[in-house]
Amino acid sequence: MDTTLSVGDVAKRSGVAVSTLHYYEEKGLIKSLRTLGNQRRYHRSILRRVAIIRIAKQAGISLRLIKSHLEKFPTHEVSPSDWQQMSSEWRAMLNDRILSLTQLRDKLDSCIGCGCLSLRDCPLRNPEDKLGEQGPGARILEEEKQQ
Amino acid sequence: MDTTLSVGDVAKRSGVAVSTLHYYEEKGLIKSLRTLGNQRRYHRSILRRVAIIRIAKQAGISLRLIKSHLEKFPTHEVSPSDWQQMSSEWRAMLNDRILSLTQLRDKLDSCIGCGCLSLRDCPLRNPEDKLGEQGPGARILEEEKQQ
DNA sequence: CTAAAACCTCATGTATACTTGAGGTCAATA
DNA sequence: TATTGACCTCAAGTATACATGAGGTTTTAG
Repeated sequence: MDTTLSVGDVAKRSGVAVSTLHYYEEKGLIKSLRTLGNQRRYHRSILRRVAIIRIAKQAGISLRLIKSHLEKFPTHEVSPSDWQQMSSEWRAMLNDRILSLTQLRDKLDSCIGCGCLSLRDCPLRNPEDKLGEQGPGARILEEEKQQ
Repeated sequence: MDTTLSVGDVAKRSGVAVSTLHYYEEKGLIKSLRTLGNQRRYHRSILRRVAIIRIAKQAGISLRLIKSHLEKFPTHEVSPSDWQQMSSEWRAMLNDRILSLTQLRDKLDSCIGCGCLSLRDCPLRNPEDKLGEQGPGARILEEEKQQ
């Protein structure tokens, strides 16, 4: 009886598919040892690592970004203090996402019924104001009215 | 001088690429009339429609869902009251997204340093409790400790 | 009227995050 | 030991949301 886990074990215990574990390994998010017969074997810490990946995904963080965060802990084993650091970084990202969605919702509230949706004037449009400098032709509703 | 708009016009005025307009048309989100020479011509109301699509996308709503919302207004022209109805529906969706992100963030807060991440016990894991019934083997940290 | 700019369709490419299947090997059990 | 289930690699498929390019046509400006 081994203390290591096979892919199947990890799949069952973590709730992700075997193919997903293969994929994560291919993308460099997890690593495995191999038996002489070339089968994957994992340390039990893989479960925590996979759990972290899933939580981050749920929060809308891309695998690329998750990978870069996990790479700060090259030991592959993420300690509680590492987890603390990561979760505080992700909390900041979550706050950003929450803030932008909240702002969008509030703009939606303030724009209800106004129907302007002007590239130049409407707070819902063109958040970067990139096109605001393009001169004339930005007012949508007014032009619709002109006809 | 025509009151209709070509794809190029719409692209410039709405800030999306011509290829995107083609794509939206292919997916049934927008429609066009054609000249005798088969070129697309749009009513000016297309600008509002495209604006709505972009705003919804920005809010994280998929094209499929946007399409289904827009299909309730088969006239292709979305009136301010239609817009009002849609924006209230989307506000509800935004509220849902905001709520789930906020809950995730709060769980993150409450879990900081605990490091449990147990499939069975941790509030961050397995939100559906799908695997919670799988019997033993759900406690990650405890098993890690056991070694 | 002619030439350039804009347009057309259709196929293919890009990125993300996986899943599925083929063809073959390894390992645990009866 | 034999067989079955689990595992391996590699290729291709799926879905979303577009961008790019080829090869050809239409529109517009001078």
